[in-house]
Amino acid sequence: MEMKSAIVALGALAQDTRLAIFRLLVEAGPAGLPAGALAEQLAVAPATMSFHLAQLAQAGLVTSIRDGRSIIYAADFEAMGALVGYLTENCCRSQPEQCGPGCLPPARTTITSAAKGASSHEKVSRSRRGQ
Amino acid sequence: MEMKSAIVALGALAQDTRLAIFRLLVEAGPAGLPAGALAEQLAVAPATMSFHLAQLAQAGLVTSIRDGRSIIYAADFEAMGALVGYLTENCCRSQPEQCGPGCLPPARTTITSAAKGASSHEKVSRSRRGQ
DNA sequence: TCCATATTTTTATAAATATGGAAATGAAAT
DNA sequence: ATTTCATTTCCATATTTATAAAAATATGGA
Repeated sequence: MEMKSAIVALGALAQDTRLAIFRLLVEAGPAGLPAGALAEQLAVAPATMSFHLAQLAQAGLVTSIRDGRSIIYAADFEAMGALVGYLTENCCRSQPEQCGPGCLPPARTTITSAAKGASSHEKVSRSRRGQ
Repeated sequence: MEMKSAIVALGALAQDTRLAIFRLLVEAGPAGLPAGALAEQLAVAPATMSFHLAQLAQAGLVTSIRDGRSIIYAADFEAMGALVGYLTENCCRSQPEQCGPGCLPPARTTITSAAKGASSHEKVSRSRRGQ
């Protein structure tokens, strides 16, 4: 997966309703769910649901199949796996041990948490704006 | 990691400049890079860089340390690992085998790619808008 | 064909975001 | 104390995004 499509996928998931949609679809498995059911469960207008589903579809994260009058959406697990793979690469390339479980396979749990001096700085602050 | 912070983190990475920033910081490792160097490397105005760095900091994806006149930013690998973990959970909960490598630890590579019928539908289309 | 249902497109509007110039802040050097 | 350098805040502007009402499209049944 290259940067461009990763950004589109990330943007697609970076929204309350869409992330909720995707979670429902993951839960539903390959069988998926019709757009109407999703709209009802999440209590959003049909047009709004269509907008978000289109966004997810364009990002390649969901698949759509027409079944009679309904259109059934399903999570594209392969695409999601590719996204996770991209992030894993871009997270762990230099410091595999620090990424915690979930980033790399939970093989070596013996992370002695030492020997990684940050040059010669002090005063660590986690954020700035709105702490 | 709960949904709210995952969305913030996803949104922070779902942007060209910010993803590029993060990739540079991952490459730089725990030592990090000063804001000025990032601005120069990515050819964006200082004010713009500051804006994006604030966004990443607020999302908890980067750390900042003042070193003399410079402020050094570094990727927060632990936070990134948490994000990847969240996505992995929300991707593979129902269909671990289909997520491909990168989602689950590349243990069982014997995915026979069969037996996952989607109920009883036809006409699979990957997208709609702008295909 | 006509009607009912499911979804999408169109259109408009409000809100959020990205951008960079100019001024302000913080820290070091003279 | 003044100057210099790095970064941030303030401000204005352009773009993108989320939302929903109304109209359009597609499907199935009477």
